[in-house]
Amino acid sequence: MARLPRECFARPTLEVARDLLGTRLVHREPDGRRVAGIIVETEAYIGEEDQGCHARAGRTPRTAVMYGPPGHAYVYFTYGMHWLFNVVTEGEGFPAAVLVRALWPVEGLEIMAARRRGRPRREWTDGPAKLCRALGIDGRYHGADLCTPDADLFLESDRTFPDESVTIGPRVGLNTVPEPWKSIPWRFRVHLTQP
DNA sequence: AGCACGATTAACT
DNA sequence: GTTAATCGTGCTC
Repeated sequence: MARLPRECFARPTLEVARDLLGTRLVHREPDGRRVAGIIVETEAYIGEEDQGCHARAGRTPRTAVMYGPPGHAYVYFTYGMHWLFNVVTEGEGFPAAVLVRALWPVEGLEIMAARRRGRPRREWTDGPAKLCRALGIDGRYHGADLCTPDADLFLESDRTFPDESVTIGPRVGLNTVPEPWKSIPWRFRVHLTQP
């Protein structure tokens, strides 16, 4: 499968968020083994105006990566214990990203099982922090370029989901964010179960 | 320097 | 349904 080139991410963030459904997020472990899943849920975070986006505070050390070129990883730490993975979108200078919220596990199942020990397979990667744990994504990848041939974290084309299988709705977890940003339908989710 | 809180999760009642 | 865990970040003093 072909790695997604930078042009895929240098587009309007809502298009990227929709089109990432069905692509494969791959982490090549230090020992060369692959751990990967099919993306089935994403959210868009778009610009300083978006009061749900971290870039609402402007350019800070934390958000600088979102202002950089597309196709890089924006990985941040929250609640004192969780890492969340995003892909930077749009053009350099405009802060936006797509949060990957859920995957179907497809490669490296034993590695995921070990990292998510004691939990059923269904719960290995069904949340944005869970999938980072399962794939071994953490702050080391913050700012990493996902589009170079030697990248250890990258996306591959895999399958496409028809619009009928995609549910669009409000983003999750923005409890104190003002309207319209709290309810704006920038979440994309595949509602099929894994074949 | 201090503080409130978060793009969450797991373990409760 | 509720809540503790746990700390970096951004804002106020």
